[in-house]
Amino acid sequence: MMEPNIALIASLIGDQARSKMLTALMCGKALTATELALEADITAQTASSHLTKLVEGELLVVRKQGRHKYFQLKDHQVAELLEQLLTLSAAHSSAVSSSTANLSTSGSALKQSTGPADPRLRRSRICYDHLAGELGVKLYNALIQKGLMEDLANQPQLTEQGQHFFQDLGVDLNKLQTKKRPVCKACLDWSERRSHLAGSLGQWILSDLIEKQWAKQDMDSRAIQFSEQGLKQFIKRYGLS
Amino acid sequence: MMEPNIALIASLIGDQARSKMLTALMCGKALTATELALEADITAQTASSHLTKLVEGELLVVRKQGRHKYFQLKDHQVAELLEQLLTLSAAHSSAVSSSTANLSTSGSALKQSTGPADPRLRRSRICYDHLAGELGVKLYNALIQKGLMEDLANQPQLTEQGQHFFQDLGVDLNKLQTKKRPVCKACLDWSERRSHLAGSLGQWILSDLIEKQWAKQDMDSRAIQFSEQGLKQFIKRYGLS
DNA sequence: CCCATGCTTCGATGAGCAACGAAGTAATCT
DNA sequence: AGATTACTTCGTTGCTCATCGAAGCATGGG
Repeated sequence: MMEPNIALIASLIGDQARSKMLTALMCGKALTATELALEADITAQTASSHLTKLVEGELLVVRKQGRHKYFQLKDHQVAELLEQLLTLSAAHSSAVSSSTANLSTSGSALKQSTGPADPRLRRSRICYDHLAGELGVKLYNALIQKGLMEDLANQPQLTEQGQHFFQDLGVDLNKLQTKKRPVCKACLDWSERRSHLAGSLGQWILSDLIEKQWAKQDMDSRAIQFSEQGLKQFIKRYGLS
Repeated sequence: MMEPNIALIASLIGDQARSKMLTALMCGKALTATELALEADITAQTASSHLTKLVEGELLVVRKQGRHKYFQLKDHQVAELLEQLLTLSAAHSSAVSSSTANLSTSGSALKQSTGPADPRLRRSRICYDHLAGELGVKLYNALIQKGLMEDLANQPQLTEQGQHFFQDLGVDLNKLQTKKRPVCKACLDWSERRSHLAGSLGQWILSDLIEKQWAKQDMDSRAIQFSEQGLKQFIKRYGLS
């Protein structure tokens, strides 16, 4: 066993079309080949070849269902890798923008980097299986504020109080703990540059939101749409400011 | 702000030559352009162009010193990204090996994937700033075995006993905690497929090893060479089996 | 059973880019 | 100062690979 070949996997991600597909799949849903082709702005043939490569590279798994082929990220590890890349890329592109904004006279560069985010995505979006964006960050802070969670150098942990809080909400913490992933995990938000809550608890909170119909997943983006009522309930429950 | 462009950074890593340089830099040291050219098996001209790209992409930082140019990974975030890639790649290449080993008649494929690792690297190597390989994994397990650390779903934490243990060794835990990174962190070992200890405590343990001259860093690889005496002391101190 | 839909295979095209030789700049040594 | 070492710039070459049109192969609906 030599040093593993990073370049192979990295080059799989390092293509515009493929990276668009992968980020689209960060919504956690399984998407069909044509949906992904649309997302990446390429024809079906091209998409097909890309997708086989991604499956061979074990970044995606595929399930056939009738005449449809559903693709999704292989596992958490892949999702986490993509998250890290998103964060690094966000940091970089904004750094570039600030240094080139003065020089560049073309409007396009400005629009891309310094323009406001797609407001819906920035507000609240899905990050593989948990809530990200402004609301995700606020949730994280509120949990700490209320003494339900402690952040020890980006390794969040539920306090005793927090454990009771979630148990009272009907969460089976033991069940969450048996999974291989941590219950609480800090995930760096690329738009906010601050932590939001990942981990199995982060997943539970999101799925609970959806189940209660306080919010629903946007059909064709990673945005999460809160209903007016749902947002109020959410804010009240977790004590967001 | 659009979705950040993952492809840009990923394609930087997704080149054989550049990825070799980056993994070489996982030793934590700053290396010169020529050293990196050697590592990647390319001429100085080619290396130069690659290195400027990596610096522009903010994966590396550079320091000029006389006629030398020292490159190193920009920060922990980059190192962690590479670690994740290493792990994924290792998992993948071994998966491929097991599926192709039967079919492939060429010896080279076998040698690459199922052959034993470079024994020195496999035994103990540096992973940016902490100890990895067999010994790294054994250290991790020993700490848990002795009740000095708990592993809650891959989020390790020092126990009360562990805090005393390290304080008695002269570690200033408060100082370690003030840094932005966690004190204890599980880092998946690509050769062993099990956790070894990263985080600021992992860093301390390694630097302590070097300082005490129980081991020294290999000059031209990521291997860590223990002296016979040093290994004994190390095993005794942390109670490895 | 035919047609629409979803996906794949094949072949051709073209662009991007890694690589190197050669020549240039800059710092260091003797 | 001249020689050596370290790195960069330039221009050329050649290969890889993304892309798409066209045609092929499944699946499902009417």
